[in-house]
Amino acid sequence: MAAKEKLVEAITAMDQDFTQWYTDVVLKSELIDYSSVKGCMILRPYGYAIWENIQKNLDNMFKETGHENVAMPMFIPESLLQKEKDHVEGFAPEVAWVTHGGSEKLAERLCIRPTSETLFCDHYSQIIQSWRDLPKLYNQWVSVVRWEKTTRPFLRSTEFYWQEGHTAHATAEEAVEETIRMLNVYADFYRDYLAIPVIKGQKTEKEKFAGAVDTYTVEAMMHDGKALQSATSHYFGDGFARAFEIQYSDKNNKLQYVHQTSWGLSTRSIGAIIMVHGDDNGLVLPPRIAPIQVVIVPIAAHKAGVLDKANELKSELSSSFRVKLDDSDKMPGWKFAEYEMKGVPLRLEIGPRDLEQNQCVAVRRDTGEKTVLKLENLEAEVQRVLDEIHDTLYQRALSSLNSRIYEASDWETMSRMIAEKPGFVRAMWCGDLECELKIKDDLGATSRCMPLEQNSVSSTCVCCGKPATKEVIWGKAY
RNA sequence: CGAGGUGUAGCGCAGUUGGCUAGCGCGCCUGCUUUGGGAGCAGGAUGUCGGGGGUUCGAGUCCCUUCACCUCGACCA
Repeated sequence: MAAKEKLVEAITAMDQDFTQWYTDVVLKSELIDYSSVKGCMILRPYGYAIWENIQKNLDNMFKETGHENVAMPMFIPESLLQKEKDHVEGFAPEVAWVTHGGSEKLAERLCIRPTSETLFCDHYSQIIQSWRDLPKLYNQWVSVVRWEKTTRPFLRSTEFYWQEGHTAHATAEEAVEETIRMLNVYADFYRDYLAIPVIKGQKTEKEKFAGAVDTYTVEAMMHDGKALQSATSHYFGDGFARAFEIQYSDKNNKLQYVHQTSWGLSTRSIGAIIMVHGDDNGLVLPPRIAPIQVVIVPIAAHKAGVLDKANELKSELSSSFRVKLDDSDKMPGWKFAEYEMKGVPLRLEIGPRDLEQNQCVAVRRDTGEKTVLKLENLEAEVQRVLDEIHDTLYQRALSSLNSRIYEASDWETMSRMIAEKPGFVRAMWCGDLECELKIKDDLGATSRCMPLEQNSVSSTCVCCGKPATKEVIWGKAY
């Protein structure tokens, strides 16, 4: 069929060119458009709706763990940014500066937040006096700006949306506990809402956040075997507290520094959804964050009763699900292809044949499986199928991840794995920066994380052969 | 920021050694018709040829300059 061939051309096949496939999907499914500002993207309604669903569900998890939302300014005075040495060194190269207000040159230039540690710290130094003021468990949903050299939709853009949690605690133990708690929240969120398995781990010294004592990460594997750092959680110790003089009087009336954390998840997670679940027909959205969970396509809508029934189904299902009825005059086949490209988890077809039998035809996006559902008890059936789709997506992603994690105990094996097999390699490391750099320079792989669940692949460093201290997951990353 | 590439209608492209009114497919609009996997017919609209400057009787085409985007590296969520 000629039209079918054209459709195949519309989205580049994954195997043929993965990055082009990604760009095609992102644009054609109308998630984003490029804007006239370099490196900035427009989140279109369909893309923003995904983000809204991510926000809503993740925000609930934050609230359940005792956090409150705030909104900090988007400007940071240069002097404030300068206060923590490592932090400013890490971010200074990629901040945008405001130098004028109207036509007046500012006495002190303001940077547009690349992240808000300094603002939270400054505020905390004002509002924290007593042990009774702790902990402070704040979060904000905002956009930040980082002047990146090259950009890609969702994965790296000049401005991006995220949430950043910033907490202050009385003790190091509490702060460490919070850091791990939020890491687990992210991992659970990825599993339960995005149907994406992640590996929890700690970043190496080289890869950790500017100003952090420890950085934890959840790493996901994309369809092409590359890693995506999917969210991070940082333990700051009292470094920022000392730089910003955030002190409180403890129960013994002694001045103490607070211990802090920060943690973030961005619109990059949408990139993960696309690259983990998508296929050659376009997006495949996990049901719990899909803007449209069920699309109803009437067949022969001009025939008596069809459209009425379709509307009836819509209003019945709308109380429990996000439903769209497409009663436009496009051909049914066009609609099938369109909603498949947009990743709608479940399609219900209702036509004259179904009316007679009091049924509808249900087609799953994840498997393409076509079944007939009776209209009585439809709501429960739809719920069951959506849950099944979620589980299928997760299991599929999990086996894809597991089947592409390899082990290497010597340099030669490691080189071959990285060069020939897209995916992650588990290998031991001595802890020296030199080895980490050599692996990056020679093999093109970076340390993704030191997994929390440590296994011993061998006793010696895969690079230098000296005694190993850590198991590291290596891979090429976005 | 290094190396390479591309800019012509909403999208994808053609446009010969400079030549007349800048074209094709898809999409879009109107009408009829059709509807269980991207329908058909008829009619119609749409361009500062990325921007600026230059050469020329004449520039989409040649020269200079600038901007944007893409791919691969270096850097990050």
